[in-house]
Amino acid sequence: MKPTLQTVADAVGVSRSTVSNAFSRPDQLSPKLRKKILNTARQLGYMGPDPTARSLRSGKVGAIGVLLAPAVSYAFTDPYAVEFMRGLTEAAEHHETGVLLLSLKDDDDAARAAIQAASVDGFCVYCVPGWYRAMDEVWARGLPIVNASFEADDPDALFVAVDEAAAARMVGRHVVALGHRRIALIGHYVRTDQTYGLMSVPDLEKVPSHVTRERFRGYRDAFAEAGVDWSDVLIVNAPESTRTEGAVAAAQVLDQIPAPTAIVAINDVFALGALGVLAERGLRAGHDVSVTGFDDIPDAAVAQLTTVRQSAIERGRIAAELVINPPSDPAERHVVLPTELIVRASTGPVKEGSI
Amino acid sequence: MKPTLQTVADAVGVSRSTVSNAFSRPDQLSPKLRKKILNTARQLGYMGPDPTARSLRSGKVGAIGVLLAPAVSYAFTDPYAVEFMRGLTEAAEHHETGVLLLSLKDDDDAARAAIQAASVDGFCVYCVPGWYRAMDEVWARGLPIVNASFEADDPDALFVAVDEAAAARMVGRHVVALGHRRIALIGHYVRTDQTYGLMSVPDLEKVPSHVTRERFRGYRDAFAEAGVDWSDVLIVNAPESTRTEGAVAAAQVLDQIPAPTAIVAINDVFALGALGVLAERGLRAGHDVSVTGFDDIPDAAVAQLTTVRQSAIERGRIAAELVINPPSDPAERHVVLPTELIVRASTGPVKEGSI
DNA sequence: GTGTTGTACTGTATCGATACAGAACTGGAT
DNA sequence: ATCCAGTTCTGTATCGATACAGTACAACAC
Repeated sequence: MKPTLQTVADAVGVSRSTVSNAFSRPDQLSPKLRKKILNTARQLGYMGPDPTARSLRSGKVGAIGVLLAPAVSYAFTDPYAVEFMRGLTEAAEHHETGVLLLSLKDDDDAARAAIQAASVDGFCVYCVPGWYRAMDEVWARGLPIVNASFEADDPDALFVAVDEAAAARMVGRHVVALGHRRIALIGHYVRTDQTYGLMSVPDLEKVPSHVTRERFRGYRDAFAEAGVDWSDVLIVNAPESTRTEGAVAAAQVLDQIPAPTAIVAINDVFALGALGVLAERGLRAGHDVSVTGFDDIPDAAVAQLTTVRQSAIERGRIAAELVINPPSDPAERHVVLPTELIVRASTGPVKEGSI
Repeated sequence: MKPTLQTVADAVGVSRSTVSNAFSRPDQLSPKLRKKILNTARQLGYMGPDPTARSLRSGKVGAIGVLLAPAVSYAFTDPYAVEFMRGLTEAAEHHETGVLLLSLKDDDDAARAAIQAASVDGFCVYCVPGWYRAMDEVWARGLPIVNASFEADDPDALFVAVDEAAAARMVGRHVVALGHRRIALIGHYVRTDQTYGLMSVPDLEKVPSHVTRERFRGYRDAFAEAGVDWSDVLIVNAPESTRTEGAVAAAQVLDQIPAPTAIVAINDVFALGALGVLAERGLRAGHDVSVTGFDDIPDAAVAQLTTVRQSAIERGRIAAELVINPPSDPAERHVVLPTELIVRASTGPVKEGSI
């Protein structure tokens, strides 16, 4: 039989409450008695209050859940996600809070059950597309939710993000300023209907992913300023955020006639895939074809990729802070982080008669 | 006021137990009544049993804790750890079990408190040195523990590992078979006293890290077979598992006179750092100096590094299986995974008069 | 002697569910 | 009519702790 508070209380000859105080509220009893209780507890093999029972009574769990749309392993694979998780876990540690990894996977019943069963004080929604139905379950829990991946549709949600459109506009302006007019975009979650490859995107409002939508908006506006019509931009939708898929998408646009002189990828991973294709084909990035990314993951510097820097660590850190200690002031509940255009060798002036 | 089982029970006019069964044991009541209960619950905004209360009563939490000795962010940084976490989380998902990240950080009171407060059904000890005092707290919880990082001192522990010594012996034999006699070892956690740099390790038993100890033992035995005395082997202790520290360590041994013709690193990360130094100094790996690693992380193939392949994903997967469903048969409680020597271009025959 | 203040501890109600034993039906065989 | 087995539902005890109001008693002021 496992010892409980009562066991210890009986052994010492005090009440259960006093033993509880000895462990959790040292200022509520004399040091002498406290010491005696703690000693007896140790002798009996009682190792402190049961976390589950404590949680039930106190209403606090001491953990936050991180929701990931793809398999949980995504958090350990995608470089930007890894950075984000680092910031988040470091901040959580600081608040003596655990981090529970939760996958929404197929958005099925199992996912919903997992959300309902998760013992957490709040949720951090990281890379979950807004249309996931399991999100209803998340809201239903009535816990604080911090949104670090898509638009705060609900004003109650905590929110940490960057101004995606403004950042993308910087990239777009940089590209057209270099003289590029035949431009290809590699996107992600451009359509809900799971179709991939080349497509036209006449109506941005229908793009399901907030991030893709806003970045596309930024690119479009910048292109428009230079007189490049949105309908003349090549758009390709890639299914998964991997270099391989980025490479496939880049190959597709490069095979078009006329081929684009600039490839604007919606993230660094795709851009790195594109750089790989250029190398294979003997094309020089920044000379023959310019390539841009987004995120500035560590490998971007190595590959000399022009991109947008946004601190994933900082974003993760703030996400954790917000959900662990939700500010009541509405102004503090929405945090927008700065971004910076990092120009490297992967972009350069358009070459006359290139390709 | 948040609705509870009782609220729903009163509304429908059945007992609390029946509502509980409607959610958790559908076979215990008629489909008709179940549907009625579920509908009423939805109307009242009751979203299913409270996870905390359910855990208290049933004694199951539906989550396992992963203990990491350095900051939690280690799990997201070290490539081998990332692979391990992938395997573990995938298996956990499969069992509808959450994964709680826990850091032992400074091995202080906060760490102990975190362990006592963690709502989990079991622990997976990943990269925790055996001497950490917080491990006492872990044992005290009386939960299943799977050991994926150091020797199972306690026969009660579940255990998944590789035969480190045998694997290291393969590497050692490969190196001496190529004719190398002046050999340097880059280790990690070689000593508890936080001293780094060149050192002698006369007594392997005193090496605190199980992994380092066993791998060193394997190298030593292989060297001995070829007549290379252990005391003639250069040994350097690196403080952190990063390429940079590997590079620093490699530079130190290369500055010795006579310089070693082979650098045997205790993991791939250090080996990759060593390869970096060689490149900087204009030395060719596998020609001027041979380099070996351990783990076969993805980048090892890229760098053409000779190393030992052990499946981190498989190890993580099995660790999760063991702790979620601990087998009673002692034979099944200890799993030893196979390893394989992968010979690539970073090793080659010793050059006469090299360096 | 009476009242005030403060510290140290106790007792009961409660958090929200599940386990388990038993009661009340149902339908068919005897 | 009686019995039996099977199904469906109920009632109570319990999981292990914390919240909060309340009691006991010492110290001090007037």
